[in-house]
Amino acid sequence: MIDLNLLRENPDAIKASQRARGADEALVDQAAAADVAYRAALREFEGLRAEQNAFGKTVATAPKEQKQALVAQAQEMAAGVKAADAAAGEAEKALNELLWQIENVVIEGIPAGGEDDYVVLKHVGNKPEFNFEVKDHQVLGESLDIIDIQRGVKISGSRFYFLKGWGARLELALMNLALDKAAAAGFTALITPTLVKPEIMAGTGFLGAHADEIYYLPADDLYLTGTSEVALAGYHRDEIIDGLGEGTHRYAGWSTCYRREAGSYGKDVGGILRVHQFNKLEMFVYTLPELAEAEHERLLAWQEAMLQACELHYRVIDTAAGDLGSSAARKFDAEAWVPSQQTFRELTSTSNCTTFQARRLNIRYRREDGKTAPAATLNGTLATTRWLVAILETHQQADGSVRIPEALRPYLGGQDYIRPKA
RNA sequence: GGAGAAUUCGCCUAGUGGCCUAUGGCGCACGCUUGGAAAGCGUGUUGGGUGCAAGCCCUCAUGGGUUCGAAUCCCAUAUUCUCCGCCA
Repeated sequence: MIDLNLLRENPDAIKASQRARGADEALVDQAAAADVAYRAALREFEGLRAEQNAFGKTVATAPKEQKQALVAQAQEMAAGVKAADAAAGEAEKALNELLWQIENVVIEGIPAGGEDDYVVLKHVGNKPEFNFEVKDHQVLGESLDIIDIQRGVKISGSRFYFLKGWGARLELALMNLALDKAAAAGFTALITPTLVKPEIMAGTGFLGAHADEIYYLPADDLYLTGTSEVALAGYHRDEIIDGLGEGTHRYAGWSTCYRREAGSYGKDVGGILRVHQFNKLEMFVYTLPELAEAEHERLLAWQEAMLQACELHYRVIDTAAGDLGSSAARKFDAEAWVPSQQTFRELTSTSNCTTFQARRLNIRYRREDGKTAPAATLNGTLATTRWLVAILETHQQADGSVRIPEALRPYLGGQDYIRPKA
């Protein structure tokens, strides 16, 4: 949720942000008007309530013979108060409905435009060269007997798979490497629930335009999360976080993630690039608003260290305003080179949600002056199942084997290559 | 799944329709006292909203209701605990 003070003092800044996103600019004026109407209705109610409270004391202390007349008078008053209360409630609801539709104010200077208007910040590493015909990860996965798509489809339908043998172990190795790196950087490990209540899903901003991406269990009124970000953001919901002034709170959440991939029919159909279920280690940070941008750079640096440990060629892009999620004020994606596709594919994403998400979830900290204020939240991927695609393809050898990056070997009993069965 | 009990300010707790504008303790903060500390004494200590301000309004798990007036009475929901049943 946007800052009400900003709406009152500088609505043009919010309009500019909505414009950059290609979102509805008119919402801003509508919300500002609803805010004025709400405050007027609230003052009306509070004035009447104050009168009623004062009168109630008169009734309570009045002598018996006067009481009946006073009660009759109070009855009339009560009706007026009730109506004013209802009107204020309606006005507040109308305001909130508008406020919740306005997306986070983007950070000044980020690229304008849509999905294709990102700015490439850097390329790292060298494009892998092959003196043989490269195989895609699906072919590699089958020939090495480490990814079983067919049986995944048999039991669960399209976009499901089994990781098998070294494939399963490689994913766990990747997650463990990421977790060790996160722990070394001061993150607290968390294994999170993947079923969450509607208010948590809504608070994190996932029930907006992309609600059809999410699995929902009507019998229990629970949502399956597409990222542990949801649980990690909900973790401190309705809390005033202790000690945030003394230090940023960093969590590394591991969970399985579920995505319906509605509307992506025919896109990335082969292999495990786009699947309904995968695992992810997610960084999630609670910090002071003024530290958020520096923390965002740090999250990106940790992601890059992980990509480099996996010996991948990648680029970093600064996502354009129109391609940001509603909660994000800025987003960096790191995309790894996928040899079979001769293109870069997203492996990590890190978003600075400033105070937007915290305001929706009522997550605050105590400032030096003793007042409470919404915290800033940020998130970023540290490892996912999708990384196997880039790792397998990048490190494939002429003989059909795959070289395991050095950093992962300690987690695989020292294994250096995954070789096809003889 | 069934029966019962509970939910009050960080923690414990008083409170059974109007002097509740919520009690007391612990903890915490500040001050006095002290050579320094402890003890003792004093003061403060839930959040939110609105208003230039004084102030006012809301907040006793949540949402409804009864009433002139609700922490208190009624209904629903959530959570926790105990017992029983079922399952692993």
